[in-house]
Amino acid sequence: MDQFVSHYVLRLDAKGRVSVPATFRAVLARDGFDGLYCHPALDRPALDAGGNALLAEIQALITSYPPYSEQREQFALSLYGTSETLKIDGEGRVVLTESLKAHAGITDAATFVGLGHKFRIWEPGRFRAELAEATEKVRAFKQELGARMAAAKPLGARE
Amino acid sequence: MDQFVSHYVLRLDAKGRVSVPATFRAVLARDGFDGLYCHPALDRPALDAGGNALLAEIQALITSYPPYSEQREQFALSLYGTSETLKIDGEGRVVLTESLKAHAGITDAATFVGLGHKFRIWEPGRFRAELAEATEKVRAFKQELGARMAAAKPLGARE
DNA sequence: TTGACGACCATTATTACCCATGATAGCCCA
DNA sequence: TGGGCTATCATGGGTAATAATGGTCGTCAA
Repeated sequence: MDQFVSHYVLRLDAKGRVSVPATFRAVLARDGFDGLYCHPALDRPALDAGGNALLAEIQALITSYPPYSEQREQFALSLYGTSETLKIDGEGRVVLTESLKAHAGITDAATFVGLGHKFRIWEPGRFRAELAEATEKVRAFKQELGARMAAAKPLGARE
Repeated sequence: MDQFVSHYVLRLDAKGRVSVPATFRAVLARDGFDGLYCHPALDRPALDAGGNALLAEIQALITSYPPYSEQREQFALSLYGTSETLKIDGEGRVVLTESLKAHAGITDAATFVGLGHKFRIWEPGRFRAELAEATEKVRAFKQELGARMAAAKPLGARE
């Protein structure tokens, strides 16, 4: 598997260390990134994290704007400027910086959520709320989807 | 990592020395540049700094204008003319010149901000304001960002 | 001779590295 | 199929290394 999937709740110890889930570490190792690239999510109280795949995505976004353009400078500042490359110790743990923890509201536990090419780190309570909301939206969307499909292929039509 | 990321606030001592963040020094060492290339940012009260990658960018900008053209002369003057190559001492510190400090308004502390191929040095208070503003604008761009990302890498594609 | 600067040395707090333990899940063999 | 056995994982703590910072002492130049 070369994608981040599933979610895990892990505790921070007295020294502020959290284990990165072993399955995620395996994906990072395959990705070839030494450490953990991590930055505050743009529009939610969570952290985006990953390896080269995430870094490449960010780099692609920034270089899609012309050099010296105002937008490029702003993206570079708010993405690179707030990023951290965290070291992973021999036991697979990282220490989140104060500013990262503050952005996500993380204190003594963190939820790691796989999103394919990257994963997200949440304060567990906030994640539950976010998940409930997302589930609700998906449910509504599925009904709409069902209606669309029914309109396109009425009465069990076969292809 | 061969890019400058994250940001750090460091203090100047009584002799005007500031430590260059260790992670930045590591990038400079990999880049192969001995010392720190530094010049006032063109349109901001901050300093641009880096190694060979920054030097190459500047050279590319200048040579993109025809020789003897007005723009070329002006860019060459305002970039090369105001640049300094600062020595890094055994403990990884540099001494900013008076004119560099004056341009950025730096007195007793400096914020070092990674921007990928180079980094920027700010007076900490001004940096906070700049970051807040950039983050705000980037957030406002969220829709365009989503569209571009989807176009560049549909459905979480990996390279 | 004073002042600026460079080469060293010192201190402290943080960080990285190492080893230890408990729990769990997968595995093998009867 | 059930019962250990073992490998792996999350977690806890101690210690060495490193980073940031502060200071001292010559030396060269104005």
